Amino acid sequence: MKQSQIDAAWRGIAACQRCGIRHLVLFADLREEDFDHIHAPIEEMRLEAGAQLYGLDDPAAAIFTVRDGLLKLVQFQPDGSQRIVRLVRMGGVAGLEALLQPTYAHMAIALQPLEVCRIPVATIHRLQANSTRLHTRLMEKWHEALTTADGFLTGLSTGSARQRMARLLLLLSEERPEEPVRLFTREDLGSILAVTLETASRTISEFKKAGALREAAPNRMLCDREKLTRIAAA
Amino acid sequence: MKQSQIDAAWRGIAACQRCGIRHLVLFADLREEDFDHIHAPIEEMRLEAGAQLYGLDDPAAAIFTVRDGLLKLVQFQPDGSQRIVRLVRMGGVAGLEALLQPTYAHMAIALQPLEVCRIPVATIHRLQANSTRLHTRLMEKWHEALTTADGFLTGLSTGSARQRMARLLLLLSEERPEEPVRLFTREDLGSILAVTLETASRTISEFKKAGALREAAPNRMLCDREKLTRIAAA
DNA sequence: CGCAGAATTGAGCGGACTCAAACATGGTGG
DNA sequence: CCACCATGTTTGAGTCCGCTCAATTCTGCG
Repeated sequence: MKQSQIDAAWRGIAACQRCGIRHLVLFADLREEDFDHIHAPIEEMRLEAGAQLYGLDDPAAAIFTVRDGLLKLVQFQPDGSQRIVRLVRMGGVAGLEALLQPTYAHMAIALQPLEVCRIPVATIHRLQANSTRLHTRLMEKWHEALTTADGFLTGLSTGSARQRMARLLLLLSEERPEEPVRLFTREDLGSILAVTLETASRTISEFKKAGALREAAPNRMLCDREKLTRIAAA
Repeated sequence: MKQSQIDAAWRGIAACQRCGIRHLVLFADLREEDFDHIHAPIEEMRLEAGAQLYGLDDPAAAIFTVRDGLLKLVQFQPDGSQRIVRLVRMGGVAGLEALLQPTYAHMAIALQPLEVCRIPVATIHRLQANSTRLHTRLMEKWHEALTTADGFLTGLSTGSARQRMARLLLLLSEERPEEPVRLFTREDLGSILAVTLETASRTISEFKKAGALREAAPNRMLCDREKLTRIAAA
């Protein structure tokens, strides 16, 4: 059992060094020698849409870098309803608070089929002692998270429901504007924009009629970023 | 001129070691030897209410720790209107992005008479090389900022205007519940809650009539946290 | 096929926005 | 000293957007 863990660790290290998106994530500028400090296993995990990565107040022993897919971070309101406070995409990191506190601050659930790397906190701590570069990377990730949060506040929580939805669609389509965006349930859309699921549904319908969206496949929307931009600004 | 700067530096260092709120801020667990690495001057600044600490896209050469007062961080929407994305209080830090990028990401304006310490980025970088403890502190500050941002999203951007205002007042009064809260302009209140200034004004009036607020002095409100909590939940 | 969950659409209501006017406050200059 | 203006606050009236409740329709799946 112990042996298999060590195997996993080594597989993890090897994977990191050959990782296709390494430039995006935490270990971007680690040196060869730094990798020697990785003892705990780094696992690659796959989750289906709807699966939970971790729960609110779960013991936090690892952070997660997203390799592919989309992850939502959810908080609960006093009345029990929930609000999506962040979306994490390829290159993003979830659960950074694990480095500072014993439990997670959100519930993390896959919105689309998800691939993540699970990095134990102990690994980060060990590397941190030796690598200021990792330190900088970590700060960058904190900064990214904060910028995203600010964007949610200014872009997705103000203005009319139509404006907010348009901005969200622009956000979701900005990476690959030509490809259709796979959107999630109307409830999740509403929970991001702080509107009801009915309003989310109506707004999507309206966009389709106006030609700002075209349904390439069920729930896969081609975005007319021109029109969406106009709506977002209006 | 150069001499006076060096003087300022030393005054800064001395002040840090004797600082009354040092346990709250970045240099909490620096060792004596670490202070030797502080060469650039650390200034203590005082701003009146309404004064600007820094502007959006200003060159960012320093971060600021708040000693007293209240600071707002503002972002602008496409249409020119502005949204307050964070409030920084005693012990909080503003402008952390200076460590990672050349310009500030917000406009920072004092909401109340403000005292801050201005810490040059170079100082942080110099200390960082030698102190993992500072590193940890920095992460804590990033984390604080992010937690605040999440709180704004879940608490202050959802629900009815009445609920949001109640939650904001609870937030502002939580440190010293017995003392009156000095609140700011209705426009700023609205810009925090994403409502119009008229709605903010009406809500405050309603709270006064309902006995949830009592005006001790002009614009100094005593909060009935019981009643506010009930309103926030309802 | 039939069912559960999601999405859509409708009707009606209410809260927040808009536009507007009256009022308070503090600073300026004659 | 007071008239005057700028700025912020309060309050009103009317409109509209988004919420609520509800009825269908759609979709995948056992």
